[in-house]
Amino acid sequence: MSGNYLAGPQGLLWSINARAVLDVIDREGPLGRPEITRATGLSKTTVAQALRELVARGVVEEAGADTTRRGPAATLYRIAPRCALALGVDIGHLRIRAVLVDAAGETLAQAETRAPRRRVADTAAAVTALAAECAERAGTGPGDIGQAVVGVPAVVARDGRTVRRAYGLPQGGRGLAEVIERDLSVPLLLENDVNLAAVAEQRFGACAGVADFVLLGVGVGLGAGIVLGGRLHRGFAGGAGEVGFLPHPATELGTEVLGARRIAEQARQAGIEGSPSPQEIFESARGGDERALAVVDATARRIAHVAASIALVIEPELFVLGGAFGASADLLLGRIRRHLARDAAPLPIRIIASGVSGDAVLRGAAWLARHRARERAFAAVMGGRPHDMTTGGPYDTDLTGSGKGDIT
Amino acid sequence: MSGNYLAGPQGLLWSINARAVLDVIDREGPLGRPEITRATGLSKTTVAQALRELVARGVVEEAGADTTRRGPAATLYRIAPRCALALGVDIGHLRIRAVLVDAAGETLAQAETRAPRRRVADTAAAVTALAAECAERAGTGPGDIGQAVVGVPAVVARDGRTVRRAYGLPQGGRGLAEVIERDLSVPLLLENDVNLAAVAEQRFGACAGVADFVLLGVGVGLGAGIVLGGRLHRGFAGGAGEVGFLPHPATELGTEVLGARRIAEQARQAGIEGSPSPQEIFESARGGDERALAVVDATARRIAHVAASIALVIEPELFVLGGAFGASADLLLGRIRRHLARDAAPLPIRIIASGVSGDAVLRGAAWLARHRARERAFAAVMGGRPHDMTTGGPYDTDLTGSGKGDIT
DNA sequence: CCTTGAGTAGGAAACTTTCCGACCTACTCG
DNA sequence: CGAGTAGGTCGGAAAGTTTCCTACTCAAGG
Repeated sequence: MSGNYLAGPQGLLWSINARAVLDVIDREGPLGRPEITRATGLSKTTVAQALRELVARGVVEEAGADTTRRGPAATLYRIAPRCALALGVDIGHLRIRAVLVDAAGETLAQAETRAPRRRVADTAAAVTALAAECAERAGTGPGDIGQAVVGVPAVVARDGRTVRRAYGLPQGGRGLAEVIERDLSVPLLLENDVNLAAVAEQRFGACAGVADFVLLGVGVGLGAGIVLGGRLHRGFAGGAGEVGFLPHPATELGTEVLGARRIAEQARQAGIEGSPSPQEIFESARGGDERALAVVDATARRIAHVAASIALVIEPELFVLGGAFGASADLLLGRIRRHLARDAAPLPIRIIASGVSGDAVLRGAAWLARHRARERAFAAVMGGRPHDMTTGGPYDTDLTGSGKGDIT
Repeated sequence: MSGNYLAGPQGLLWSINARAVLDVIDREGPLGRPEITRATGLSKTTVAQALRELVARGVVEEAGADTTRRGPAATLYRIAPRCALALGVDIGHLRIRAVLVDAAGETLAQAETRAPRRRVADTAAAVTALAAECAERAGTGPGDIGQAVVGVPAVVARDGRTVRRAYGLPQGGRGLAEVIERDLSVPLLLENDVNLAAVAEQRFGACAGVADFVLLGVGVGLGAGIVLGGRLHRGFAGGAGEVGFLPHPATELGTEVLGARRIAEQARQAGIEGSPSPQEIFESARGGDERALAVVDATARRIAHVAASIALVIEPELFVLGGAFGASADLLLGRIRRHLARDAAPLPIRIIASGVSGDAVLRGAAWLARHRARERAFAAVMGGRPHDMTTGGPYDTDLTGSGKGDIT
């Protein structure tokens, strides 16, 4: 029933302990040997041995000396930044952004361009061009990138390649992954943009220690990035979080509850003329325009409705308002909370504003790419030994796997 | 970020390997040494040593000989059935059932009684009496029970003790866990009944290999048992799956979509007189009664509506129809599927009938109790060595823990 | 019917890997 | 100059593996 045996020869111990050393360094930045010894509980000798090996294999390097204490200076160790380069890409409706980061998370280069409208091949070409540009600026070749993660406004299957319901991609994004990977020859993963925003929220934003939360991303449509037990929940075919189609009393079945289009419609109904953009409507509302405020309130109401529905299904600890409208959290949050309180939801619902600055999708993509690139590099190092721990265990990074956990 | 270091001395290897041996025996029934050797990849010597220790510690025992092959008979090993006794209890609206199982899952004794209506103390007393009765019939004392799991028709917090919104328990079930545990002095866990039905479905029913599924339990109310990644998803405060309150066009906010009460109401509206029970209505429908069929269809429609909403949030692989109405799957399933098809849900939704025979809640409770009792027994055996793997890793059985997985 | 050989189970001894504790040296700040 | 710290080395302990050996059973052949 339980899955992985994880039995092995003594060499397994080396894997385990080296991995522990690696993790401590990874988590707590440059560290001296005595601290690593304390943190891992291993003996000085073992830590020294492990570090020697890890340095020899290129995933750890010395990083100066710690002279704060008296006595001889302790040499510090850190993850070698260049052991894993990662590319994050955000394919939005208007523009495509890319960022190249190293294993430490430092930004090495950024680039952006307008999003092509016609052909998938153009989109793919734009991505590879951005990757090449970033790589050149960082002084490496595109082939040195260990992992690329591309955020797309679409439902992505768990294989990270197949794309469905792509509203904002030419030709529905068919074959996008294949074309990019052929030209770039870098391990590639597509991922839903809202999911990546949720990752960013978890890593850089307001949900650092929260195991279960939902990011509500409002933009052209409404989507939810769902994190359960600290992991993204993608659903059987990647369709989890497509909450834009949740039934709403005032909406026909099969149409979206919320999104740029619906807001425009509501603006028309409210008597606003000139079909302004959502951003403009929110601007007017901030200025005190009654009709714009009515639209804002209707929007808040629908968000509250969706949040309540989600809460009844999975009861997350927290909702976060992100996406294009996340910037309007000042207008929306209070109203959403009022609607939630008024409708007397059976559960208390906490909702806050996004804590991520900048392009959340891009940052999430970069984080995920870095994580995978690094995991790959670490696994390669561990793989030199007979057994390793890279699958099934707590270090499992298989995003596409069946996820057949066994424990209830 | 990553949590558990899992570094350790050589003794750790013993834990790992012994655990691997234990798992193989656990999963594949009585096994000879050569097969264990093959399955774990360990050497003959190590397996022999581990088995010697495990037998000495009482969690494994010899189970005859395998004479199928030629040569000397291989002694078979199995988990010692008596190393962990577990009690499953189902507190229903009408009756309380209990079953005592051993570590192998064999039923040792069963008992049941009427559910008290007035005081929680009576309910608790009934449970302890059933436990004592089972223990006596099995020839042990109640104190030998390693774990008890009690299914209740209520929202249970993740600590397995605090009860909220208990429709079917006296005094809202307050203090139930404390009173039972005081009288019984056995580790106790309360659990939502629908969740336990989902566990049963996963272990004995139609969802054996399915990582993500939702059990729809229709009874007095409507609840969902949600299994994601093979694990029960309980929600932040145990309130996940309270889908009975999902908004429905034809229902006021804050009232339940479905349940015995609503069916009665619909029966009234359909012109059925004499306020028959749901069971009776379904019986009439099977007989061809038009008005009863209308009620059935309305029920199916609402179930379809709820399933569609859930699917948009978490997109499970499969829905299973269980609970009191699971028996009426023959009437409901086709109609539910028709409604789903008609409303053109954005996602394909698979829904099937429960595959569990007997009392699913009771069986789920027994399974979970057995799992935890056994895990506890195993952990105790492993604990004799300096390090063990019982927390954080793939063997984590902490149902109440924070679940702060790190990998996205 | 007996003999013999091949395949299997179980065990013991020698070797290898790995980790730990203890001891030692060198360095630096007070 | 001394106490406290960093880093290295050596021997011992623990665990697993390989190799060799014995004993047992089935099946084929004389």
